[in-house]
Amino acid sequence: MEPTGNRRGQETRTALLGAAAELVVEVGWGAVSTRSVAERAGVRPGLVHYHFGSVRRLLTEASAAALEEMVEALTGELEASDDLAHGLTRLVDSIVALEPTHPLHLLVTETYLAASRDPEVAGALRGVVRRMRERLAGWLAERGVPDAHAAEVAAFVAATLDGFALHRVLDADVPAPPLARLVGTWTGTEEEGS
Amino acid sequence: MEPTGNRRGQETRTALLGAAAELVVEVGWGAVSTRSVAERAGVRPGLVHYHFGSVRRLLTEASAAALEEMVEALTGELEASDDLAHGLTRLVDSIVALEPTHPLHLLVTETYLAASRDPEVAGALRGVVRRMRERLAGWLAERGVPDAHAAEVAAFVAATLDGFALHRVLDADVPAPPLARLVGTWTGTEEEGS
DNA sequence: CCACATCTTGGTCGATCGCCCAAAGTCTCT
DNA sequence: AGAGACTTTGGGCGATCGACCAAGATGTGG
Repeated sequence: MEPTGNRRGQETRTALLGAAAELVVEVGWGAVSTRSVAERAGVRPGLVHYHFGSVRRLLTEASAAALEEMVEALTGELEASDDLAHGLTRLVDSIVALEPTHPLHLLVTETYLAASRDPEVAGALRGVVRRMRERLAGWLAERGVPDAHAAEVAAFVAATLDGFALHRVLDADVPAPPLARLVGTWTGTEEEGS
Repeated sequence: MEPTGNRRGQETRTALLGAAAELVVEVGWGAVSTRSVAERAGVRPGLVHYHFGSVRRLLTEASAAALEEMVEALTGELEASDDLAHGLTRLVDSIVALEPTHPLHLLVTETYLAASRDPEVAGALRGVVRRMRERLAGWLAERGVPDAHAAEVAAFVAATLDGFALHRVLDADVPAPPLARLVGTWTGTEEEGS
């Protein structure tokens, strides 16, 4: 972001950001400390406040970056599918597959909670989610979902995926939502009064 | 639970449990401290460790109790509805209405995350969720959902509600999922290969 | 009325917290 | 080589943390 000329500082920054994202998942947002994140990143504790000013700001920036990356991966996989049903199924599958090795949705949830208490986090997260929903809505619209419903369907899909991922934390046997069939509800019948 | 003869001790216990549940919502699981919860409950800090042994155990017990109460309220409201579509709609509405005054789903989410790190919490939460899903499945089965699908639908409804509540934290304008219409997907067509 | 279990008080322990800063180190220019 | 900007070091500040405990208060059954 800043016009710093030194390469070393940037490496430290990214190391701290990565360590912070890891620790939020492992111990929870409120339990990440200056010293623990510095140790994980392999740098001295003082650097946390030199580069980010406060732990809160480091966590905010780290979560936003990691989530942006995840959204990129998910929508990338989605856009590789032409068929609507096939794409949605692969989206659910990728969450199931992602979990054991890299429980990224814990980071999503932690960030949601932090956003409910910290307006700065909320602002950062809002942007990420909005972009995710817009890309999802665009993909849906190109594949047969009526424009009027695309945004609504996108919000539903995003929320369902998060809820599914959340419940899987507790119970790995939770049946996956048949997203493809459910989304068909919108494309087909439409018999609403309001 | 225990055969303690004194009434005073029980009052202290319940006061601490209530204060703990409040603070988990307000500041997050990891940020609830011995002294803050004691102050909120109007008792001395030492009592936390006398009655519960540790902060972790207090939070575990408090969350489980609060969640049990919430499940009771939700399923109670549900079982007051005979019609399937009407009941599901009221379920979604009750979440929307509940939120501004008493964001209980933040407690749900906090507990989910804590459960992913603490087996004791996981055990307590698992029981609550299981009971919720069983009652929901029973209600669905009595109202036309095929028995073979009732459990699957119940899991889907529970996960969708949590996901919806989670996204509402960030964006109050998230459109509500048309649960009644979606659940109709199961009762009606059935064209799956696996 | 007195023993007795239960509950409460008030304080202390070592550890850890976020944050800060002066001094030293490391670069990139001119 | 010397100046100046950037980065790192290592220590230290007061505050707060979870946990613990001896002594006092409270209420109950004999």
